[in-house]
Amino acid sequence: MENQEKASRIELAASLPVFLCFAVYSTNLAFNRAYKPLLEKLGLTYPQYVALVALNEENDQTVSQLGQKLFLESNTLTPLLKRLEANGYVIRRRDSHDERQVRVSLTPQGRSVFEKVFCGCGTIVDATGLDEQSYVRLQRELIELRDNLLAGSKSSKQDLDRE
Amino acid sequence: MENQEKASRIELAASLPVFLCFAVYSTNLAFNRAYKPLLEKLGLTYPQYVALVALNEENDQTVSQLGQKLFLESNTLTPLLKRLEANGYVIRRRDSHDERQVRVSLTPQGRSVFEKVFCGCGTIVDATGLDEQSYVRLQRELIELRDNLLAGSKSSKQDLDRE
DNA sequence: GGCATATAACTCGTACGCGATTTAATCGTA
DNA sequence: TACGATTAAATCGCGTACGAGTTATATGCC
Repeated sequence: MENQEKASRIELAASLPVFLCFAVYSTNLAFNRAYKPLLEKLGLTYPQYVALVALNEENDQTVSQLGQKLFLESNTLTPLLKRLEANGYVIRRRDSHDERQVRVSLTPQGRSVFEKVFCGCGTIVDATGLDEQSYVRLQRELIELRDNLLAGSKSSKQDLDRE
Repeated sequence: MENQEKASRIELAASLPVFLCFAVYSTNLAFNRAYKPLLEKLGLTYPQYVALVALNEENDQTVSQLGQKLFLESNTLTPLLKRLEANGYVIRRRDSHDERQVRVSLTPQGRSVFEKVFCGCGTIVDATGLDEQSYVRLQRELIELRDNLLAGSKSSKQDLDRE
């Protein structure tokens, strides 16, 4: 009775379909494949598109700000943003008040390509087979799960840093 | 009334937290980070661990069989399996009846490392913050979503092949 | 048997993700 | 002001994903 807290609250069989993490992993692969036909016509990858979404929401963000929203760091974002710049979708320039920071802005072509993909999203949303209620609920549950996981890894990371 | 079917059933604002695909994408990043401390001690990556899970469930599978379970193809799996072999966790050998196929088996070390990670999973399962019921439900919903998405991309791919 | 077709795995090039390190700018404090 | 500490971005190396193409084996049909 007293060691109830010690063991994991959920018993798992050692089989793939039973892992929640594998369900998330494979659903992510599936979403990438669903988006691919829509994106590759425009020379975009899925993470690049996500960056455009974040920039459309708020323009002229620093790399760190973008990173916080996308859960990525500069080692991933810098090359990605350079590719978007090479394709004419964003502009990167040093902040004049703090030259350490780089500010990223959408170009008109960037905004237009974002809108094009956004309008084509309906097909994919429909392919989920979810009604609006399930869609929103699933999304909310995932965000909560993600934030729980990130809170867990962050605290264990701080433990390591402290050593 | 009549064109109700034409438009997507779900209206989205153009904001990141609203995309289900981004919820899945970022939750996948979070799961990877949660598993990392457990896996890197053993020199494993998350996809490598998933391959070990599949092999523990059924040993001596071909690359294609593994690929079907993991939703990956040989261009991804071959290098991954070679790394597992280099670390002594699996053995790869040509099928004597059909030399085109490569059969992959767990070594004793592979089985032992799988068990080690599996036993350490409890912490991560707990970090999800989900009770057993929500865990299982979320997982089932994701699998259904994944399979809907894959069915959608597969049919549109066949359309392309037919052209 | 011989040859076109199909199939399984592999190889290659590109783009993430990320740990580790580097470079450059700013801040804090004496 | 000077100088160590901090911070932001960039760079590097490795391991996935995956489209496209290659190689080797098996199959089907004459």
